[in-house]
Amino acid sequence: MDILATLNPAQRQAVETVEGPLLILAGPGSGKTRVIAHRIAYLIKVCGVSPSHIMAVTFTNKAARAMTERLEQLLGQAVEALTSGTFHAICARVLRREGKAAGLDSSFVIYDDEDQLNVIKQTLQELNLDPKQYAPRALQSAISAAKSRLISPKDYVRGVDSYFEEIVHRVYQRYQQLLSQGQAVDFDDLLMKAVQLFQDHPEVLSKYQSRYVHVLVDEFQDTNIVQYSLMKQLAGKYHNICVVGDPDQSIYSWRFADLRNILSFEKDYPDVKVVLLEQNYRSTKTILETASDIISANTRRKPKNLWTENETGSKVSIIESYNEEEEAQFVVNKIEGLISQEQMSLRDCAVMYRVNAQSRALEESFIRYGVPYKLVGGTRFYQRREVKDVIAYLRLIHNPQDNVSLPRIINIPKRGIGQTTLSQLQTWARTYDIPLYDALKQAVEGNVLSPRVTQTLAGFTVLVDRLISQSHALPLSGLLDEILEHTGYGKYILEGEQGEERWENIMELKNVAREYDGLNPEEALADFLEKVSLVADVDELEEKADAVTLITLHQSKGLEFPVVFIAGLEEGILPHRRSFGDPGEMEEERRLCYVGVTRAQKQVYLLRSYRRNLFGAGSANPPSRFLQDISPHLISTKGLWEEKAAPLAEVYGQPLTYPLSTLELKVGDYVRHSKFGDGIVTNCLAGRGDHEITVAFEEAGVKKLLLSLAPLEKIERDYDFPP
DNA sequence: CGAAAGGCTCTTTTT
DNA sequence: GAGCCTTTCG
Repeated sequence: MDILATLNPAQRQAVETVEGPLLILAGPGSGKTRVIAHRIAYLIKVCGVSPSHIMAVTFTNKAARAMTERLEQLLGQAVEALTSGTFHAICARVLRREGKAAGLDSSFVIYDDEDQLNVIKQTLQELNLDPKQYAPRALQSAISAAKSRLISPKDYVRGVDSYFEEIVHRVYQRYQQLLSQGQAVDFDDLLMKAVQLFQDHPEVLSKYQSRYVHVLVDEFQDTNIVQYSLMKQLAGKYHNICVVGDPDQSIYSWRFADLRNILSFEKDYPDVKVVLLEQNYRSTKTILETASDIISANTRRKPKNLWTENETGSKVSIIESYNEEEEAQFVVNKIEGLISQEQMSLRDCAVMYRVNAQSRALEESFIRYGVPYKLVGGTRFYQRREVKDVIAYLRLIHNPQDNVSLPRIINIPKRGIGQTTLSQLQTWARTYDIPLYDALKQAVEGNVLSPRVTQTLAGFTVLVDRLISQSHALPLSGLLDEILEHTGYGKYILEGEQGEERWENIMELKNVAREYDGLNPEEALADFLEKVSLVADVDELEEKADAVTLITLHQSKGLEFPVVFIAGLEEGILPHRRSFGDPGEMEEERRLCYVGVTRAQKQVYLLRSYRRNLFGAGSANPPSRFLQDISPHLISTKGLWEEKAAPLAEVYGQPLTYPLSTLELKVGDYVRHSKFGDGIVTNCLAGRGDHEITVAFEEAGVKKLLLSLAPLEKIERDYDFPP
């Protein structure tokens, strides 16, 4: 098969330019993945480059897999020697192999978000700082920001410019000590330590530089400064560096992705060639135009000229609903219609939203109507309490110095080791600057605690030590069984709330573990722990199952669906209210919307709800400003904008009305509520089919009520409230 | 030590 | 609403 035959001229240029730095600016649906796969195939087949000399970095493991599959299809054979994966996965591999040079044991564990937060809380405690005053989250973010810019605790102190930064410095310093003492790294460390390793050990770097003759980086717009440095280091010898990205799809600046990397790239490699991929193969003309309308309102961007030979297609629907339930109901009804009337299948449809909390109403509706769906994200599998507990046991066995895993499970199930004892042990550990587990053992041996506590602790160490020795002999799934049985954890879960569901999750984890049973036990455990640390939700997304996909806009990047629903196009949701004060963030919200729309091949439904309950509190949000930027000729539904909403029957295709109370109320009227007593109406908010009224009750205070639901009657009073 | 209750805050996105 | 934390009581 001719690798170049099916490519358009721009794509072909991107594939054939194999020497020197190359920047590919690829619009959505422009065949980016295809170009990458073809480029690698071209390198291997036409240029005779060995796959082992190529590194391809992707944003998710799933993208890496997709790319490899495509490549193998093209070549008609497996390509095992190719290095591919996320920056994090690749760095983890490098550090396992070379970490010794940087003082990192090869059995290091990788801490996730929650683990990090635990370490920070512990640090605050040690430093006598009040977590209310210094939010652990904020500190975590500050530390991550520093690491993303390659700033070590030592470097950080030089830039300290405020009291908060002073605190950050102190926390950062101790945090890092605790991590290295426990032979642990966090996500940012994976990248930063790799860069430092290469910096400090030129001989190691040179080995990798010689190996990787060609380096490719996908989703370049979402790389941060560390990743950029790493990429530059690796490509330092041959300069055959190809980066692919789309500034308009940059949606991870909150994770310190830095769009300036694109500018730096052009500056650092003056001989760079730039290829624009502007022909879209994914979407209809209407969808592409809609997307362009939305993104064009961003001022800090380079205009692009996206075009497509695809058909015009149907118009984009803007659907207004009364509340999120109605919104969800519309989605489900519509999908049922698409399936019965337009030969769509469930897997063709995706519902996207800004925040995970929005999935709830949607899920309820899907369940009620019995429509299969798959939820990406939410409470993620590897974040579930029971899964993390079991992993914590495994981590502790693998690395008893793990200062986060030990406190996590030391008293789960309950074995009489409470907060008091734990604190004592932690103080001990800090005093002698030793890992917690060592402190525990010393405390037992030295007999410094009460006999009862000592005995309990001794029992625990025997348990752990036995598991450790078993871990050298048993296959991984067998080790897992041992843990469940001998720690009592299995029983504890089964007898607890939602026991069966939680047990199922553990069995699911065991299924994953079983895949490692063939390896030697040490390696199996290490590989398994690494795998569970570095999986993303999208990685697990099953394409085969016929079900509707529920997914956040962020996670939808890189995917495509014939039909896309975007829920919650309201001020405060999309754009999110946190972006209101910052034009830069607002532009990112817009890009997020753009990413969502450009996922669609055939049809787009933009949903907007008049009322929305999110996080317990209800609110009435105006329609999203992004809707305003879409040219009227692209939209099918008219009039929504001018408050005279389309009647429900029209939206649903079937009559559906809200019970409109016959009670006529206006501001100043007195009412009696069966529970709250008497009060006065202070505000009326008219909705479609219902009214939200605000009542100041004499006793119960100010309440917001829905007229249709509230047990209210109008009363006559000729006097004012008592003073 | 542990269970239960109450209060509090925080609600974005995730490798 | 939920999850986290603190307080209280047995």
